Amino acid sequence: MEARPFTPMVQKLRTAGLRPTRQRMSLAKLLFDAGDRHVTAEQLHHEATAARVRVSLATVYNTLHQFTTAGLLREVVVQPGRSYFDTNTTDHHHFFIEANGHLEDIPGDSVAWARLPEPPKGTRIERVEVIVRVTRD
Amino acid sequence: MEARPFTPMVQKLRTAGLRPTRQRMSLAKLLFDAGDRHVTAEQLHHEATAARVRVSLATVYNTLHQFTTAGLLREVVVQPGRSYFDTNTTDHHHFFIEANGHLEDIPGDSVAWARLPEPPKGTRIERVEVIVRVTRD
DNA sequence: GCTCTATTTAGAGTTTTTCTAATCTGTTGA
DNA sequence: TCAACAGATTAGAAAAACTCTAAATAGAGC
Ligand SMILES: [Mn+2]
Ligand SMILES: [Mn+2]
Ligand SMILES: [Zn+2]
Ligand SMILES: [Zn+2]
Repeated sequence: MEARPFTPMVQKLRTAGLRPTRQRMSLAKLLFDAGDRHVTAEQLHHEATAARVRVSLATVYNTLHQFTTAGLLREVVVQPGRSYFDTNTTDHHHFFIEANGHLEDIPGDSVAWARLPEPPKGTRIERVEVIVRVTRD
Repeated sequence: MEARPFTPMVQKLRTAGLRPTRQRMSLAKLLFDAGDRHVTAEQLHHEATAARVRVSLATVYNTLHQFTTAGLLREVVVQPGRSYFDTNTTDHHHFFIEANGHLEDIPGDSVAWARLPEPPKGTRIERVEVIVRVTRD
């Protein structure tokens, strides 16, 4: 049985110019092996600790930002003083349940515009983000 | 010439159950006498200082939150670790120019949906927020 | 004016995130 | 195989934004 030295995640990291270290591989596993997720740095750090992965909070922050820059994650800001990192990097939007701070994906094609304004002079649209704030009734 | 003891702003504050103190009146003047604005607490505190209005940063935060609760302001979150307070409380959206952290209003009727998803079971839509992120080209 | 309560404030505290600089580790290639 | 080097990790300090506490101050009603 031959060894398989290049798993897909190792490839992804190398492509992004990031060494596949123990810490980055463990965090990638936690992030990407469980479907679409929205996590904060602290949450991920707790998960790592619970999974007996020793990694510092500084490394969790570094890794989340490096993954975001590499396009493996997307940062979502909906609450003052708290960043979520989204493993779904496709074009999509969010429900935000203010009561418990949960984000839920809205597929990109579930939203369609009948009218959108022109961007200000000298600028171009980077991304249109829709946040649907909902409350429990 | 008769005195005019009840200016509209005094009325607004009283209606909100807030005493029209020197600090609140001064901040209200800075906020509402200059058209639609998007300010952070620190910005407003600097403006007050520049205008020789002595007010603590704690009071600026208290006042911004009280005004928001009273419906005189709206809080806008587009950047990690920083809240904007918006003097435009009508139904509208925002351009966000990431380069310099500026917000620009999009009138509510400049955006129209052809399709919007149903909210998750057991919730109802509170508000739909559109943030159009733009870059200088 | 007196009294009562709301408000303000300085300064300490909290929370989230970033920085620093020392140590460690993955990679390369001799 | 291993030395050398650059990249990565880390603990702990620091920064940034915001909140809290408790003492002082000031509107409001009488
Ligand atoms: Mn967090
Ligand atoms: Mn600020
Ligand atoms: Zn998402
Ligand atoms: Zn606005």
